[in-house]
Formats: sequence, C-alpha cells, structure tokens
Amino acid sequence: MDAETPVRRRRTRIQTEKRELILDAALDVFSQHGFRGATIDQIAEAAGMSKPNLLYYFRSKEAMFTTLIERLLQTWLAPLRELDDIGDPIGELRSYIRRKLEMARDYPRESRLFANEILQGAPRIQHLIEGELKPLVDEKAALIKGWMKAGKIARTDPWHLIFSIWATTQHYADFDIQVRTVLGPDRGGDGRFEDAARYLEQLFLEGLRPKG
Amino acid sequence: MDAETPVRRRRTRIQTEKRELILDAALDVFSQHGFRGATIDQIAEAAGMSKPNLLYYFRSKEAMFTTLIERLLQTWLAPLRELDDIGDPIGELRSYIRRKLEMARDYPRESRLFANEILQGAPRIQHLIEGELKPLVDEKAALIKGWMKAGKIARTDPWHLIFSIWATTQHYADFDIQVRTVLGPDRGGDGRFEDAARYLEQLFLEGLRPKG
DNA sequence: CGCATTTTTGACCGATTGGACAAACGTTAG
DNA sequence: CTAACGTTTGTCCAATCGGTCAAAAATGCG
Repeated sequence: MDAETPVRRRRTRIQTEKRELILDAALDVFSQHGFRGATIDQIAEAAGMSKPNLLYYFRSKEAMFTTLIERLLQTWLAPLRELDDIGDPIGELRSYIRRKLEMARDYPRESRLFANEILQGAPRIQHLIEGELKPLVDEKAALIKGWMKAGKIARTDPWHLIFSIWATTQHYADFDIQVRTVLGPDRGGDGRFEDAARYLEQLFLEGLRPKG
Repeated sequence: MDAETPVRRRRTRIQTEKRELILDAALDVFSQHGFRGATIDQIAEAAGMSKPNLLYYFRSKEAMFTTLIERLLQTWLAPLRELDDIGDPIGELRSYIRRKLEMARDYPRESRLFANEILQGAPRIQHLIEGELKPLVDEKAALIKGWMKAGKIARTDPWHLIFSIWATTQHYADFDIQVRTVLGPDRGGDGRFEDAARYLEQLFLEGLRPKG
C-alpha cells in the first residue's frame, strides 16, 4: 500500500516531522547536485541524522526524490492554475508573470530541481508532464486563445507564450549565479528581482519597438 | 606545459583525431547526465574505445569536461559577439534572437551542458563567466543603451533584455522534452522552431498588448 | 514499574567509480 | 631486421556508492 514509509497503517508524529526534515535537506542537496550527484550521506548530514536513519523513513534515494518532485510540481503549477477569466486578460497575464518571478525568487531550490530533471530528459517525471502539466497548459492555452479572439490581447501562439513566461522567470532561479555575476556586485544585489519585474512587464506588454 | 596530453612537445595526427572523437562522445554523455552523472566508461563506449585508452588522451574526467566547456563557451558567445552597430538596431536584435534560436536547435547538447554547469553554481567555469562573459555582456549592454538613447528601440534594461533572449531561446534546447511533450505529437514536431521564431519575434518587437 | 513498539546506529556488503600501471601491440625510420 | 616511439588494453586498486541488518536506545503505554 504505502510504498514510502516502513509503517503500514498509520504515520506517527515523529515520522511526519522527520520526513519533512529529510525532504527539506534532500531538496537542498538534490537541487545543488542533481539526482546522481547527490549522495544519501550528504542528505543525512544536511538533515543532521545518520544514513541508516534516513533509510528508515524513506526506503530509497529514489523514494525521496519522487516524493519531493511530485509535491514540488503542484506548488510550481499553482500560479498557472489560478489563471482564469475573471479579471481583464492583460492584468491576469501580468500578475501571472509577477507570481512566477516571485516563486523564482522565493523557491529557487524547487526551480533548480525541476530544471535539472527536465534537462536530463525528465526520466522520473515524464508521466507527470504528460498527465498533469500538458492538460493544464492546453486548458490555459485555450483560455488565452479566447482572449485573442476577443481582441483583448495580441494574436500569437499561446503555448509559446506560456513557454516564454516560464523561461524568462525561471531563468532568475536556474541561472542565478550567471545573472548575479553578470550584473555585478551593485546591480546584482537584492534589487535584481524588481529590475527583472519591471523589464519583463515592459517586454511582455509593449515589446522593444519604440513608441514614437 | 600541456596539461592535457601525455605528449609534451607536439601533437600527433592520431592524437588530434582521437581527442576530437572523445570530446564528441563526452559531449553526448555529459550533456545527458551532467558531470557527476557521467562515467568514463560511458564516454569510452560512446567513443568506441577502452577506458584506459581515454585516459591516455585525457588525463582525467575533469580534463575532458573543462576542455569541452571552455571551447563550447566560445561558440556559444559567438552570436553575441556579432551584435554590432552596423545595421539598424531592431534588425540586429531580431537576427541575434534568430541566431540564438538556431543554435538551440542545432546544438542542443552544448546548451544543456552549459545549463547543467550553471545550475550547479558554475563550480568549474566561474572564472570564465567573470572574465569573459561579463565583460562581453557589459560591452553589448552599452551598445544597446546607445540605441535606446538614440530612440531606435524602447528604453529598458539592456542586461535583462539579454537575459530574456538567452532564456527564451535556450529554453527550446534545455527544456526540449517538456516543450515537445506539451506541444504534442502534431505541433511538437520539427516545425516547433519556426513557430517559436515567429512567436519570439512578435514578443520582442510588439509585446502582447493589442494594437487596436 | 515492565513490556512492546518505534527509532537510531555501527558495522558491514556488493557494486560501481575514477584512475594507475605494466605489458602488449602497432608503426615507422634507420 | 630492429630499436624507438606511439598506441591500446587487461588487470588491478582504493574510494565511494546505495542499501542491509541486527542490535541498541528511546519512547509510549498499561
């Protein structure tokens, strides 16, 4: 039944707490070194416990990873789920971009872990991309297409529009080192996310052609 | 003197050929599994030779990787180097975006290898980012800033503009699996790069706000 | 308290890893 | 032919890996 915990029936308070502790440490290590680059010993040390103790709460390294990434995907897709037909389309897209950028700022580990998995060809989550992500994107693409037909936003490809929002926002988490290095000590500080937010808003709404 | 080959003075024709063969195989394996995920045995098999034979041409796994990524960075930055003040600014940016997208299409292995390294915090190429990439970006950012002052393109942040071009184009190499899965069998075929090119041109030039 | 259950750990194991090394093989110039 | 040099490989090694296991420690419970 339960493939992750050694306990069949019910989950102890300690088990719940320790599992969360381990998952947090595992997120640290996995996001920094990838699945193969991470070792159970590293995760154990980050969690402040012994290796066999980790394997008491998770049956394998793989189990930690899948538990982590399945949970992660949900929070990662939440902003897209909230995209709906209530407000005005431009405002909806603007706040979606803003929320995705905030997630890149506040949850860079999650973004990197996801990026790492996709980079390697998504060997462990391909079924989730097909079964969850694709249907959601198709649904939202249809919504966006409706906005285009109604003349609310410019006509273009909704799928690639979503890709470009993902790419530009997650770039600030996944390529953080490069961004900060290129921006330098002064411009690469905490303010870089506000700069990015301002820039992206202009890019997506106005483009680069001069107004004159 | 030469830290990579076993031969001090000169490089044989066989050495030159075999080193290229190995580097190509190494690019395959490294780009798919990352540095730690790749094994010398995998590279050896991909190159059709034995493991000790590999280590005759490259003193270590690390030597293969650094040789590969240092060379790669040059070709990867070439399109940005070509950005200059000759043509009109809009056309320059448009062709830069097109060339970067073509590179994502034609050299996905290089893109993924680079992305993988940056994701892990660029432990092996940080000096290149500081010493080569940053100065180049600063130089081109100044060029773009001149275009803005001259009213040739809209005023915005040149650094983040460059980031967004990198992010959107490389996304089609690095997140290829996700892109193809989400687009589905029909739209995710070979035509996806033309669709992306059309979309990105509109995004960067016009943005999403309707013209009416 | 005493007993059962849960939690923790030291010791250990087989497999895989990057790499060393010497011997064998191939090639070429004298 | 043969000596010298470049190339290739079988074998081996220490380190590290994910994971097991039995026993000890802690905890909960009557």
